[in-house]
Parts: sequence; C-alpha cells; structure tokens
Amino acid sequence: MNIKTTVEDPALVGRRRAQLTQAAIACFSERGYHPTTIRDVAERADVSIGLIYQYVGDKEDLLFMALQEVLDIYMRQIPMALEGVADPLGRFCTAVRAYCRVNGSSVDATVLAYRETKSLRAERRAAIMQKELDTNELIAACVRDCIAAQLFEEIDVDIFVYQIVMFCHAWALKAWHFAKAMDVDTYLERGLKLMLRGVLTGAGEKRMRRLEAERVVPVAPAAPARPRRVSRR
Amino acid sequence: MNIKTTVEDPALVGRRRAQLTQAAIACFSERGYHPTTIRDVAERADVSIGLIYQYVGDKEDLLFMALQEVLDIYMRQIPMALEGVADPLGRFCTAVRAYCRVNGSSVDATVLAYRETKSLRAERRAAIMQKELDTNELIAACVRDCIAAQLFEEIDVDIFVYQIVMFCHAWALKAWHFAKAMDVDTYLERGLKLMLRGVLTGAGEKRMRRLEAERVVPVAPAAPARPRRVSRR
Amino acid sequence: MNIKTTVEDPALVGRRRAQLTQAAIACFSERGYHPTTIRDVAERADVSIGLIYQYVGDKEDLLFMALQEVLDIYMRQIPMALEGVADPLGRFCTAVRAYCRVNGSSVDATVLAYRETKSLRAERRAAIMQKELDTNELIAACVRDCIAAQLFEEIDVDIFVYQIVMFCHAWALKAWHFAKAMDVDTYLERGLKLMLRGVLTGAGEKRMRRLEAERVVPVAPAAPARPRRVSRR
Amino acid sequence: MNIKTTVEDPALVGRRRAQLTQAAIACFSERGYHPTTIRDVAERADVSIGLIYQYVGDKEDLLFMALQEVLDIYMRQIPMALEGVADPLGRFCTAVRAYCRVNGSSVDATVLAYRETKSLRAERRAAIMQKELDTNELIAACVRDCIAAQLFEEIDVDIFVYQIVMFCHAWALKAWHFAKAMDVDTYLERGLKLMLRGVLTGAGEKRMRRLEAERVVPVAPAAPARPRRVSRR
DNA sequence: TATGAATGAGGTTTCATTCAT
DNA sequence: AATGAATGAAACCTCATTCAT
Repeated sequence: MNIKTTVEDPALVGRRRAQLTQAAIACFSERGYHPTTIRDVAERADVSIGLIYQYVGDKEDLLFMALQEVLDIYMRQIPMALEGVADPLGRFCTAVRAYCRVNGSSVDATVLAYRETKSLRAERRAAIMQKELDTNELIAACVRDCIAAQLFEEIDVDIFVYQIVMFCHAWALKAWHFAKAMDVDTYLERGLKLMLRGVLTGAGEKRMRRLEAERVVPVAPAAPARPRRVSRR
Repeated sequence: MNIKTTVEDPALVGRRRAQLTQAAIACFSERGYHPTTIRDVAERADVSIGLIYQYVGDKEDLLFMALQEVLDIYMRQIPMALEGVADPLGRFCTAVRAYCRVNGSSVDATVLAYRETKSLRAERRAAIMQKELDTNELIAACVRDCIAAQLFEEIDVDIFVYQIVMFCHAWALKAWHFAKAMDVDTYLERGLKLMLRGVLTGAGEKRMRRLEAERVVPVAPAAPARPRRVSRR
Repeated sequence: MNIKTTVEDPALVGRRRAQLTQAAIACFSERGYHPTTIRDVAERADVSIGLIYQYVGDKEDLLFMALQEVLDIYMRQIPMALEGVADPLGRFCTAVRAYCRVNGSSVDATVLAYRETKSLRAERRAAIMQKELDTNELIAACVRDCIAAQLFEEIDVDIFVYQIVMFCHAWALKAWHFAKAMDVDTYLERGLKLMLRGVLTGAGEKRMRRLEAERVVPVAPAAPARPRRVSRR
Repeated sequence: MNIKTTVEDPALVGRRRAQLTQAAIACFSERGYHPTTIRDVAERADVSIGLIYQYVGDKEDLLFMALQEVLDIYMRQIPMALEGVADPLGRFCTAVRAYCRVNGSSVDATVLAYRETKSLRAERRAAIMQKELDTNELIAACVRDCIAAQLFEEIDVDIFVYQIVMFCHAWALKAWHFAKAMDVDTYLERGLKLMLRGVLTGAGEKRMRRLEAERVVPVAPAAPARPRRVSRR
C-alpha cells in the first residue's frame, strides 16, 4: 500500500510527491483520471515523465496521493477552525461552515473524489473511505456534544451527520445548479437554518439566536480568514 | 446530439439500442466508462462489435444512452407511484419514497451517473443535468403543494428539494457505509422523519400522524409495487 | 502455455501464426530477441502491429513459436531423409547428414536457439529442451541399431549422440570459422569419418566401405535434393 | 575499441574494472545482457550508477569486458595446468581436462559467451572470436605434438580440436541434460575415451594405458587443484 | 443487417546516460 | 573520485473504429 520510490532522501521525496500531488489533483479534476496522461501531469508539475516514476510506482499511485490529499484538507481545516471555539452549538456551526467552505474552495477536488475513488483498487479505496469516516467523526463529535448539552434533540447522529456532509458536498456536486443562484455562504446559511430547525431543542433555539447576534460583527473579518486554497495549480 | 445509425427500421433501432443500453449500464457500472471496452459491451449484449457501430456513432453515445436511461427511470417511477395519491403530504412522502427506492434498487446506476456525467461532452452533459432538474421538479411540485396547503412552513424549496435528493443519492453513494447497518426502508423512514421535522407546520404534523396510522396496513402491498430494475445485466 | 488469440477461425490462426513465426525467426536471428521490436516483426511479416496481438499474447509468444518451429524442422527432415533407407549404418549416416544439413541451411536459426532459449520462461524453456531430446532420439535409435547389428562398438550412446549433435551445431555456431575454409558437406564428411573411426567395429568398417562405394554416384544428385528452407524471410 | 574512462590512476582503473567485470558476468549470466540494467550491475558491484560511467563508456563495454574475462580464464588455466607435464599425450589430456573443468566451474559464463557474443558490435565480436581461436591453439599444439610423436593418426587437426572444444562446451550448454546424470569428471573421462579411440595409433594406445596407470594416485590431488572461479557473485 | 479481422495512434512504463553536487 | 536525481527516447501493448464479406 505504500508507494514505491527509487529516491533515497526522504525530504526530497516529500517535496516532490507534494508537487506531483498538486499537479495530479489539477489534471485529474480537469479531465478525469483515465483521460489524463502521465505526460499531462509531468507538464503540469513541470518535471520530466521519467521523474514521476522515481517517486511513484504507477499512475494509480498518483490518484491515491491526490485523493488522500483532498480528504486530508478537511482533517486539517476543521480542527483549525474549531480552535478557540467553546460553545457546543458554536462548534457545530463552525465545523459545518469549515467543511462547506473547503468544498466551496475546491469544488473540483470534491468532484474528483466522487468520480474516481472507484478507480482505486479495493485496498486503497477502503483507506479513502476510512478517511471520510474519520472526517465525519469530527462533525459527529460536535453533534453529540450538542445533544449532551440538550441543545439538540435526541436524533440519529449518523444519518444527521451524513445529511450535513451530503449537503456540503452538494455545493460542489451541484455547483452547476447552485453557483449561478448564490454563493457558498448564502447556500450554507440557508441550508444550516433548514437543517437546524429539525434538530434544535427550545434551549438550542435560544442559544442559536444569541450566537447569531454575536456573529453580526465577526462575520466580515471571518470571511477573508477562510483559506481559499486546495485545487490550485 | 442525436445518435447516428445506419439501420433504417426504427423499431429495430429502438430494440437494439435498448439492448445496448442495458449492456452499457451494466458494464460501465461495474468497471467505469473508460476501462470498459466496446468488446465488453458487445459481449454483454451478446452482439458483435461491428453491430454496435451500426446503432451508435461512437463509445460516448453508449454512455449518453446509458445515463439518459438511468435518469429516465425516475421520470417513469415517480409519476407511477403518485397515481391515485391525493393528499399533498401523502404525495410528497410517496414521491420521496419512490425516488429513494429507485436508488436502492439500482445503486450502481446512480453511482455511474455521478462518476461519468463529466465524461460526456458539454452539450450532452447539459442534457443530462436538465433531466435531473426535471426529475427534481416532480418533487418540488409536491413540496409547493404542501406549502400551499400550509402543511409545510415557507421554506426554501430549491434547497430543500436538493437536500432530499442528496439524501436519496446518499444511500447509493454511501452504500458501503449504510448498507451494512440498515436496509433502504429503514434509512428512508429515519431520514424522512428528520427532514420533515424541520419543515412541518403544526397542521402538517397532525396530518402526518394520520397518514402514519393509515400506512400501517398498506405498507406491505406498497412494497411489491416498487419496481426493482435498472442495473441488471 | 498455449498461445492466446482473439481470432476464431482456426485455419486463419494457423496461417497467420506461420507467417508471424517466419518473420520472427528472421528478425530474431538477425538482431536477437530483445533488440527486435514488435514493429520490426510486423514490418517483416507485412502486417500491422495490432494484428500481431490478435494471434499472440505477447512478444515472448513470438519467440516461443519461433524456437518451436526451428526445432520442428529437424523432426520433419530427419524422418523424411530416412525413408527407404534400410541398412543401419546407412540410416545412421543419413540421419547425421540430414541433421547437419538442416543446420547448414539455417545457420541463423540454430544460433537463435542457442542464444534465446533462455529468454523463455522456465516452463516453455523446458518444452524446447524436450523437443531437442526428442530429436536426439531419432539419431540415438540409429546408433542403437548399429550397436545391435555389431557395426558399432558398445559405446556410451548418450554421449556419442550429443557429440554428433554438437558437431552438427558447431557448423552453425562456428560458421565464422569453418565457412571460410570449406562447405557443409566437406565439413560433414570429415567429421563423420573422424567420429566413426572411434566407434566402428571391424564389421562396421567393412560395411562402411561398401556404402561409400555405393554412394559414389548418388552423392551428386543427393546434394540438390537437400531442402533449403527455414530462416528465409 | 579501447574503453573510455575519466579516471586517471591506472591502478584504480584496473581495480574498479575488475570489480565491475565480476558484477557484469554475474548479472549477465543470470538474466542475460539486455534484461540486465546498469542499476543491477551497480548494485551487484556495490557502487553507484554514476561510478560505472567513469570507468566504462557504455553498457556494451561491460559486456565486452565480461566476455574477455570469460575467455581469458582459459588462457590462464590451460598453461597453468600444463606446467611440468612433458609427455605429448599427457599434455593433450591435461589440456582437455583443464579446458573442460573451467567450463564445469563456470557453466553460466560459458553460456553467456554463447548467448551474448553477438550482442557486441562487429569489431569487438571479432576480438572475442580471435581469443577463442587463440585458446584453441593451445590444444591444437598438443594435438600436433601427439601426431608428430606418432601417438595420434594423421587426423584433421582443426576439426578434431573443435570437436574437443564443442565437447567441453557441451557440458555447459547442455548442463540441464548431463548434470543430472553425472559429474564433470565422469563426463570428461567418458568423452575423452570416445574421442581418443578414433585418433590414437597403436603406440598411442600403449602410451595411454601407461598414463592411465600412473594417474591412479594423482587423480585425487589433481581435483583440488582445479580453480573454481568465475561466475560467482 | 451482421460479423469480426485488421488497423495504428497513443498510452504507460523502463532504463541508458548525463551532470550538478 | 563518487553519487544518484533527472531526463526523454523508445518499447510494448491496448482498443476504438473501419470495412470487406
């Protein structure tokens, strides 16, 4: 499952792999895994074809690296966004917002994960799926905290979390539909409102209103803070 | 955009294309569009390679036909399920159930649509997307009826409909996760409950309870009505 | 171990394979197995590259077919030459002459067998070796008959046969040395004389002289009769 | 025809080349010249890839060095074995035994020479062939001495010498056949007996019997004297 | 209308060789 | 003198498409 390399310096391997991964994400997102040629990736990464095979065993390794990176972004962004947020409901909303914005800033990458995970051999596909579950767990924890704090009703956590995740992914998957009518943040707030309505307790609603009020100011500075990145070449 | 054929008898063209479409859906679902060869499809359809090119211009035509058929199933099944159902809330639930069950019985086909729509050239991709919107409209109409009947709050219809659609697709897209914990119907009822909670008015809730009570018996005969089909070889 | 084909008509398969085999023998003899490209073989056989892969699984199959054909020539020529020859000593000499002349007329093919048998995977290499042993057996039988008829001493048949075989192969393997000093027939008669001297009994020598006398005339017509074949393009 | 180097110290060049030659013989014997990569040789010699190109112009140089070394072994071993042997017939037998044992102890190397001499460009191939002729001359001299001493009949020296050489090579080339039935020494003595029978005069036979008698004891110490070397990694 | 043999462009991968360090 | 990362030409093989039968 580990990727073959003929290069000995681990730091160099890390650097080159990151470079190749970015190129792979860009190419595969653009045209899909199969239509993309190794030459495409080499050109995008501005290296020779031969170099690729010194850091990677075969083309599928590039896909695996690309998908891992795409999923890893969530695992990096969500905890980062949660730092310093204490209130359970606040944490929940923050996590969902972070999740959705990662999607918003890397639509292609999310679509890539949906399109090409199946192009991996079983063992690796399982690793990617596990990563998705790990990410979900970040949100699930927030949900459970809200339930424990009696801000949420006693709902089915697993289904609710996937409902949220699918809602976030939908922004990317149906960008062709939504992006012409609104921006991510509008989409996010409308959806959040809809989904929360079904789960908030009375106490939850009250807490929500207070959080909304507090958010009035920080909303502006918060926006630029969000880290537009990911599927950039 | 129309598909090329060298055969003159339209009935024959229809029959052969249906045959090829079924084979294409099966093959593409199994291995993906690009890895599938024309030979694979020919063997699955039990015809010669040459024959395919008498009913189809190129490989992409097969994909287009396959995806059209997958989306058409919804357009056939939902209206069929709605026949004879009058109550707005009943119609809504019926539509959602039909939608979700189509997914349940053709997981591979749904996944195929997600994976390979992008493999079509722009013009055809747009046609597929339009079909998806047309299908959504079937559900949106029910939602609007419920709002008009004051059974639903004044919610954002577009987002709510997509939330439902994504919920249904999630069963197929995340089958690797859900299918080991429950069956479609359990998934459906739990999700429906969760989503309805956020939108039902007081009147809506009352109506819902009545419908639930009535459904106790019909649940059994309802089952055989659902049309297991699609991604069969 | 059997060779893959996608073509259904067995007669066609036979014809095409024969054609490819001839081309392969010519190419591999000329430049060796590895330096020869599939394109070389395709051009020599005057077919497309793709066609080759409809009759053959991979490049090694071509080598296998080529080596089999080279060895098969002995199995065809020796029995043909022996037809109608009754005297044991006469049969022995005839067999050796046939063997040596096959070598003489397909020097490249013999060298090919020495160079490239090891390029086959174990299983197939074993099949080629077995074919060599089968051919040796044709000569060994003659030797045993001579011993039984008390024309040969009670010698070590296995070593003697291989001595003869190596002597014949030597004409091909050391053509760069011998061919500038004599022709096959001279080489053959001198070597035969030398080798026979060590094994003939008194009776054997007498019989030999008689056969020599009889051969005086037929020697000329015999020569044109030899069947130049094999490594022709 | 001389091999390129960028290194100035001739002693170092000699040492490194010997090291590379041993590695090359080992690798090429094992897998053949073309399938062996420079990396294989570098690893076997425990040096870097770059170093090889400081002592060698290209891959073919390695093959040339390897083949030269293989042939040189004969030129070293035969004279060494002949030292102190005076009797012409004794010298002949000693030379043949030395030749055959070199084969026996480096089967792979002999096979290598047969397989890959043709992979050299013409000029170098000629040099290798000349080396073979030089070696043959060592045996030819013994044969001529035997004839002069009237121990051998007036035979065709050239053909007889090649018959012996081929017999010795056969042990290596047909090791798959002989090695399972006997050891080199058995093979050697049986073959020698067969070949001598055809060439010994009456005086030669008598002399042979005397030598045989004398050899009874020395046979044991003779064995450890033979120089197992060559195709070792 | 149906077949399937034939084509050849193009993709992935290997590896001899170079050259900056 | 020694290293090994980088290069890119070239090889094998696949497969969409054509076309004679």
